[in-house]
Amino acid sequence: MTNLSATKLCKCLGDDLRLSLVCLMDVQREICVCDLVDALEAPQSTISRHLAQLRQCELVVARRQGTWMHYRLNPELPEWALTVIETLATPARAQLGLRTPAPVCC
Amino acid sequence: MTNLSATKLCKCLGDDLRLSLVCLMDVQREICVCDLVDALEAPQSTISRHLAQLRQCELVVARRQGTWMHYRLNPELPEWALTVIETLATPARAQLGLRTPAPVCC
DNA sequence: CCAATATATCCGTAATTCCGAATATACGAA
DNA sequence: TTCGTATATTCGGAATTACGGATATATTGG
Repeated sequence: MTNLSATKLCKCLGDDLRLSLVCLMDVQREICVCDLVDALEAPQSTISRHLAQLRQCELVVARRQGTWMHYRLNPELPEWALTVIETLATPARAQLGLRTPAPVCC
Repeated sequence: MTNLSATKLCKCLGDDLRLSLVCLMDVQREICVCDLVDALEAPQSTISRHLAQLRQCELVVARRQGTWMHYRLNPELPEWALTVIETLATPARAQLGLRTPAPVCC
């Protein structure tokens, strides 16, 4: 569906912050930027930059709702990409110490 | 078993050459460096450098047989890592144009 | 229009990664 | 030992990526 390659997917997931973002979107179907900033305790510009990269690789899509942007995994992701993400999610959550955050905003 | 993290695995696989190396080891249970150099048409030092990186991340292990070094996927790889590799192998082989090479040497 | 909030982008710099020729090392055969 | 082959490592430079403060943009409410 997308023109995502195996290498590109791995490049995207090969960074703690981006992998964390993807993991959070994998649990919560949709999540907004402020919650991501809150959960990952990184500067907003850093989060936003990584989100842009994920968007550019078509790994995630965004939906605007008023001032907020809601991100979720691209529903058109090829099977294999989804499988990779779901396979990584569990070990990654443990390794990255991801707390599944209660949605704060929105 | 190994202390491989999800991020590290993705970093390793997030490069055309390294992903190719891993794919070749996934088909052929064991493969020697000269065959890898031959199959990927890259300078020997480049191949060797990437192999060292894969070894350092404990993704692959090497066995010496005389002058030759035989590489294979680390048999102690955690389940999830193997699943990721096998999931990526098919799309990656197509995308990277990997011909499954007949063993030339050894 | 103005202020406030949420998010995106810019930009200079720091850090990391990649490359491949040259060189070093390891081993078997003679 | 010495040579030849296979592989590993070194090294300097090029290319890519990451960072985060500052700034721009978008949207809502007043």
